[in-house]
Amino acid sequence: MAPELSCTRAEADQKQLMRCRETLGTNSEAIVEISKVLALAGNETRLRILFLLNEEGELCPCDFADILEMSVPAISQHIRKMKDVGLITSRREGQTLYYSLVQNHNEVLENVFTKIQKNKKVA
Amino acid sequence: MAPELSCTRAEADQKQLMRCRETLGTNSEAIVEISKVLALAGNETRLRILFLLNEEGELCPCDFADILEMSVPAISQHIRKMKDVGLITSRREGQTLYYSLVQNHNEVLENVFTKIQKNKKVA
DNA sequence: ATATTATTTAAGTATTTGCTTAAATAATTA
DNA sequence: TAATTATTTAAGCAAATACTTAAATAATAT
Repeated sequence: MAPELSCTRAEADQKQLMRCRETLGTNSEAIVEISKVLALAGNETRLRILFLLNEEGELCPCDFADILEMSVPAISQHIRKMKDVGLITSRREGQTLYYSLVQNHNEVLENVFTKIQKNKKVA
Repeated sequence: MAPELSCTRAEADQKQLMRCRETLGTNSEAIVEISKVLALAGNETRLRILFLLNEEGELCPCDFADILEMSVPAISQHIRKMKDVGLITSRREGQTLYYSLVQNHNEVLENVFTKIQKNKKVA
């Protein structure tokens, strides 16, 4: 049997609680998907990578390792996670793999890039 | 001395690399701040809490525990993290604490809520 | 005062994350 | 073919995360 979970405070609005459960059910898939994107962007290194791709169009792992002063494998592993979810894609040119944003999946982050630029430190 | 980090591929555009480093420097604070917000929203439970607050205005930990079928301490700990960063705030009414979004800090997430609603499953 | 209710805090733990180093692919060049 | 360069993959590990249960606060009601 289902665990007895119910808000016991007098003011608890049972209709509201039901409405909330329903809302979550209806939007469940979107929430799962979007939380994955946010979790990826919620890492400083990955957000920097995404931001740079938004600014520059495309860059290779070697570039990122250089710019961010991190090891190439560390970069590569961050990149893989974002590629797995379809946030970024790659194009090969000889030995070099150029990565770029997949515009479709980045709608959620458009705001983020804008917000970052808006908060730019005025030097 | 600084570690020798430089992209060695022939095509490496040193000007581009310098520009990238500069861009990151200028936007450093914003990136750190925003990545914190995204990391918080990048957890399914917390995204559900934020989404519900956006829909309903305010709710108490007890409500969330009920709706999300999770323990009250688990909810409380998620709430604390979001409160610490200023994403949400609380109002006391008797024993009950009502939480709500701090609009200012949620600009970044406005898009997210819209996107979730847009992707709603058409039943 | 004591009991009840709502919530937080703390301690413990299994899982996940983000790096490291070493080894494996893949493409180019000598 | 062998050597070099760009990248990925794998294994290992320390730190962070998200829960659990138990105990501590806080407000209300008896």
